[in-house]
Amino acid sequence: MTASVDAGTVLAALADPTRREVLAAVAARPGTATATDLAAELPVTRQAVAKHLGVLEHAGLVTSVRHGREAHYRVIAGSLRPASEWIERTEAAWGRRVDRLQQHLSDG
Amino acid sequence: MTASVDAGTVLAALADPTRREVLAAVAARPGTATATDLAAELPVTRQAVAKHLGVLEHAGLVTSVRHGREAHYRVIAGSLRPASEWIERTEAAWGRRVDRLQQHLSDG
DNA sequence: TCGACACGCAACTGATTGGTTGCGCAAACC
DNA sequence: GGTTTGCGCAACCAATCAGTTGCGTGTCGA
Repeated sequence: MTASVDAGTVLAALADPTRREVLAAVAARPGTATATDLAAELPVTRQAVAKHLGVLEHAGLVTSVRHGREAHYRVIAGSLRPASEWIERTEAAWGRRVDRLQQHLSDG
Repeated sequence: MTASVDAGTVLAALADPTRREVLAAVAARPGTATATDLAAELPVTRQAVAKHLGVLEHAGLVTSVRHGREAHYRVIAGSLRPASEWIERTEAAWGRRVDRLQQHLSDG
């Protein structure tokens, strides 16, 4: 389970400001949150929130549980890992490159 | 100098796959790279690469030095910090939320 | 000096996307 | 049982964006 999602998908999901707000709003709620709840405290409609929640769920950042006629969303702990791992790997690669560059400069 | 850029801008810059490829290609080059260089090893035109480089530069991830008629691009070490910091802060907030949720559940 | 090369700017196109409104359906409530 | 409420789906709109082509300009080398 928690089949870790592609880093690109996570990064793309985090790219939109409103979507980050939705994500933060879900996380800020004690317990769970519905799209209607979140739309009440955000400057967009319920459908817009629902779309963002769909993207976030597809990126593995939130999960939903249908409870009667309500869909309750909750943040998935550790789901940002793919993104942070990508950043770590990238920075590590840059580090190696800088090493080579330093050596290159001190050589020449 | 290196006025640390908004995390949103960095995340948005990292959202596009091709742009990440361009970034990786710049980092992979020993020394510096020009848009023409990068276009030779990527499946897009020079102008597309140039646009991506513009976005990356605006996000503070690369810097360019005009050298005669050539524009040499180079990765800026540590420039991914805003993004990784945002992720850290967000995960920390989730942690606090999970704590509250655990307490809430054990209380109720 | 003249041709070749590298770049930047501008215009245009097609696809994606964030957002809205409207509707239909199922669940909850009286 | 009928009304309300919450959700999902679909259509649609405007804006953004990735990508292209074309062109003008400046710089390098012969």
